[in-house]
Amino acid sequence: MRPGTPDEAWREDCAPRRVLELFATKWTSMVLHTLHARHDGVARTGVLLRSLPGISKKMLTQTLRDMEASGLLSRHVESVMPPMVEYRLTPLGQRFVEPVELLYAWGRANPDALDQLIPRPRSRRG
Amino acid sequence: MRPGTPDEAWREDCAPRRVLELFATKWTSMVLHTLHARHDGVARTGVLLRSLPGISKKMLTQTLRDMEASGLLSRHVESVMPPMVEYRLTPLGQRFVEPVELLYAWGRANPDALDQLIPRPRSRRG
DNA sequence: CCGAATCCGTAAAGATACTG
DNA sequence: CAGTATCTTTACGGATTCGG
Repeated sequence: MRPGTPDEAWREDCAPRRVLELFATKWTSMVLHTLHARHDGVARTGVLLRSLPGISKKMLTQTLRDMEASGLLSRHVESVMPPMVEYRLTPLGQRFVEPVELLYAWGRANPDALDQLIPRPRSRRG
Repeated sequence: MRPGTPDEAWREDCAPRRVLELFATKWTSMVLHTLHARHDGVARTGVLLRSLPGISKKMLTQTLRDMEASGLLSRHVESVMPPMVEYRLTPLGQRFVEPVELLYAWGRANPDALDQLIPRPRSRRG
């Protein structure tokens, strides 16, 4: 392809770009990994909360609701006291665990590359 | 590990989580891929702009400056008229192309999974 | 005590117009 | 051609309140 010609590979609706959208939401991939690797695809809210240091209850709820709306997991409520809510990977969610694990494994295998990265300064001009 | 025990795998400073931070910045991975796959690691601003449909000049500049500060690419200015600025992958940047290509390939191989995803409604409450 | 909703603030993302 | 200034929108996060 000649220089200056638009790059067809990153069209707005192309598959690779839609994958990246999943990772653009901060907690989604970590929820997928946690459900997959630690709890046979099932966990309740409190377990997820403790498995994701730094997340707030509010962000966890919001992330889970968005993932439910996307079809990545299902939500099961037991009307008991105290309340109990379970989240479960759907078959679709189980498929998306694969790219998450690819990144996870790469990070584990390349800590030195990450150590070379200079943390970007916070609060860049908008 | 017993249920409810904090998940050590997602500590805030762990390697996999630092990888995710790269992908959490929307355009970074696409810039890495474009430089790598289409231009032998070198491209000027206008080429990148046309290769990433949907990006604005402001976001491109901001992304490139952040990546430069992180050590992923270098910036070369020719003081001529009209201006000419080239961006080049550093050895560190070339390493991070690898996980980008992993996701890229997965997306190409799994368009059906992406088609099953229900797009999250825009404008979710914070 | 558990899970979630609401109100609030900050910051990153995005669109557009303008400058050298 | 490359970059900046300004403004709007959206994502993120804390604190508080609600409901069982």
